[in-house]
Amino acid sequence: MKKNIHPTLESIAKELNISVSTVSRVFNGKSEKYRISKKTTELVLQTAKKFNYEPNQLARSLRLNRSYTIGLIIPDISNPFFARVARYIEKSARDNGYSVIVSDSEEKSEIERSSLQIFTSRKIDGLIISPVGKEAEHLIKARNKNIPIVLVDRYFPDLNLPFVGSDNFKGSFEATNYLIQNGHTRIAFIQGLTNTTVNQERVNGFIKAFKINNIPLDRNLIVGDNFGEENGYVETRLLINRGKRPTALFAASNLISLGALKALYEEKLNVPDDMSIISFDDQTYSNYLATPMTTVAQQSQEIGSIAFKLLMDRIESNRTSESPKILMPTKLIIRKSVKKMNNANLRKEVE
Amino acid sequence: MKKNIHPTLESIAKELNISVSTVSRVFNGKSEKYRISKKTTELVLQTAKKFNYEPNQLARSLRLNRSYTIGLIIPDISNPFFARVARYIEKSARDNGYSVIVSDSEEKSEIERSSLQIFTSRKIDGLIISPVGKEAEHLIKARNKNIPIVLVDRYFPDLNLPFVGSDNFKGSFEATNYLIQNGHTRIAFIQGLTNTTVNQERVNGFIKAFKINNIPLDRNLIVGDNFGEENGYVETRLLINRGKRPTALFAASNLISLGALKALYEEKLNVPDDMSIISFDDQTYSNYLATPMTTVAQQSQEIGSIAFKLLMDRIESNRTSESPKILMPTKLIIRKSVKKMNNANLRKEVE
DNA sequence: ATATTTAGCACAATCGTTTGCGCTAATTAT
DNA sequence: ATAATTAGCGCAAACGATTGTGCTAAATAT
Repeated sequence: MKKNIHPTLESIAKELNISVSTVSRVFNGKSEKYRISKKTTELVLQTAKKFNYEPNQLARSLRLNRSYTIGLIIPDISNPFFARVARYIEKSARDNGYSVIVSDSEEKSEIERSSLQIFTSRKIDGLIISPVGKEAEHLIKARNKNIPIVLVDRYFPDLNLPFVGSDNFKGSFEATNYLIQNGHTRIAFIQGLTNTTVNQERVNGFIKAFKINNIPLDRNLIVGDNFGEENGYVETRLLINRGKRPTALFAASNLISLGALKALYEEKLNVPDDMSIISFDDQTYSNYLATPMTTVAQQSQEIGSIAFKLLMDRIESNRTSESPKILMPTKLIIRKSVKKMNNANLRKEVE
Repeated sequence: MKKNIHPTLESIAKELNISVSTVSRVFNGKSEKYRISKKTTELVLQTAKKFNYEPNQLARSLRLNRSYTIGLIIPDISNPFFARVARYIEKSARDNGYSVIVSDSEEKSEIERSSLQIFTSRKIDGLIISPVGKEAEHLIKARNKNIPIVLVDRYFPDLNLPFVGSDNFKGSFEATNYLIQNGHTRIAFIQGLTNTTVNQERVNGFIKAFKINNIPLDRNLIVGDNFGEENGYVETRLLINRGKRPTALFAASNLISLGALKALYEEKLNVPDDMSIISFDDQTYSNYLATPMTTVAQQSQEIGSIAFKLLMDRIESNRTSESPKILMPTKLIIRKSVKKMNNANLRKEVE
């Protein structure tokens, strides 16, 4: 009866009076290679079905030094952008026979580090990560252990690792440019985590748009320090109660824009009449807000799928040489949250 | 040098000329029990650090028959409700030394089944699942393999498995009641996946409110068949173009309500003047919609943490006897999407 | 001085697979 | 009839850990 409790290669082998190696080979489709008779092969498969045999992946992984598991570390899975990215990473992984083990780093380096360590001791075949901070020691360590790594959304400029994310610079540039073309010159940028590349590039795109339009930029209008709602709220309240109030807000994330809206509503300021607003990350609800919001949409689904594909390439081909950096285009979705100012600064074609 | 490539118990043992058992016992804090000298213990720990030793969890799991991994299967991780639940499951798991391996079943039984099989062959210690359908054979199988299971959000009435979710019946009842007290009698209910308990209880709460208020219920106004946005959109369009148009909509999920809004906007119907709406699932944006939406909020965070706690209890105590069913209260968050009709049907206190 | 205890560790089996190599019996070649 | 193939499979090591039991040398008891 023991075999029914927990069928293994051995229980099948014993039942048929053959060796475990034979059974193993049958399951691995090596019947031909090892000249196992049609009859034996059939018998093995039958008893396997009868016993409801299920291979022990732990044992396989240990022996093969290959777990068919990848690690995924993201800063906040309840952020819809990451949730979508994660969803498509998982889907791609599943479709290719990999399982995904996740960790939400909560934007904390400490959690990121310890999760990575747990993952490596679990022998993941590869890692997809949207890193929190600037320090990448733990990633370098992992790479030295020959664990393929793919960065998603955020990257390290000085680390040669494959990456996929949005073209944040261009997306931000276009959005800012759109504001400027609508006559805005005092624009506040509420940024996210300052030491992420995502944020830096969004800031750079913002600045570039000012430069190219020859508009003086007030650096004091670049405020904030994380991607959360609270940050959007606090910074907007501060901006509102400032001497020279900006005419437009550029929120570096969907959560920031929600916080901003909260502040604006509390102050009874109308969008876009009293304040224009534009935000990174398009969401389903963006179109149904009090004022449908103009947003910069990211291709989160594609980012997820590509991230996995990049990783799988590295896992299966072992080539650690080239490290593609893939920038997905963003799309400016124009709705009604930006007011056209009468002094519209008309520099038609930029680029 | 081999030991530097990949430190194991053996490499440490060889370095110190002691046996692997001793090394193992040191790491497991059994130095005292096995009377390993302070000196040896220290040496082991030192060389471990020197070699950067990291235990191989696969090997441990295989040997111990315990993987410290749990499986999580949910129908759609990009749905913010599930994303939050998942987030807190993962957090609790991490805090307790467990890793989480996830699968997004895409509301498909087939995926759910195969993911579960993969998980069991990976020897998960337990499973948290929000099941898709009505068939639970695969879950029964897993349970028979002694894998602890906890259901979240959705459950099987005839299966004695621990469960945690919202009190959907009451939440729905209260919301419907609120509509009725505001004078609505022709209320459409746009439901989600019909064979989920979540949906059934929301429908039941809806019906109950009509009964208790002695209002005839038009069963044709219970429409729809899944929790997605598209469903909300399609059904709303149909409802609008119906003979006797309802005065209010009750959406069984946040996504449904977004689809409904889309349809209403397209038809230039104003909320709440032309159509009242109330929705399950409160979201950050709910308050910033064109008309701030009245919603039924769920305690997704608590649901996640409790789900894990329930699971861990079962894993670590092995008692399979009691199967708590935990219903978390919902909260009706009243905003502006429900119009007070003049014929307000006043039956003050309903219980 | 011998017997007994104790400190301090080692042996070897075990978890479930995979796989290089080798072995036997049957078949074919010569 | 003997040699050479070939069909068909088995042995045993290996992956990296854990653990019950046993073993030796030193310390203590008598």
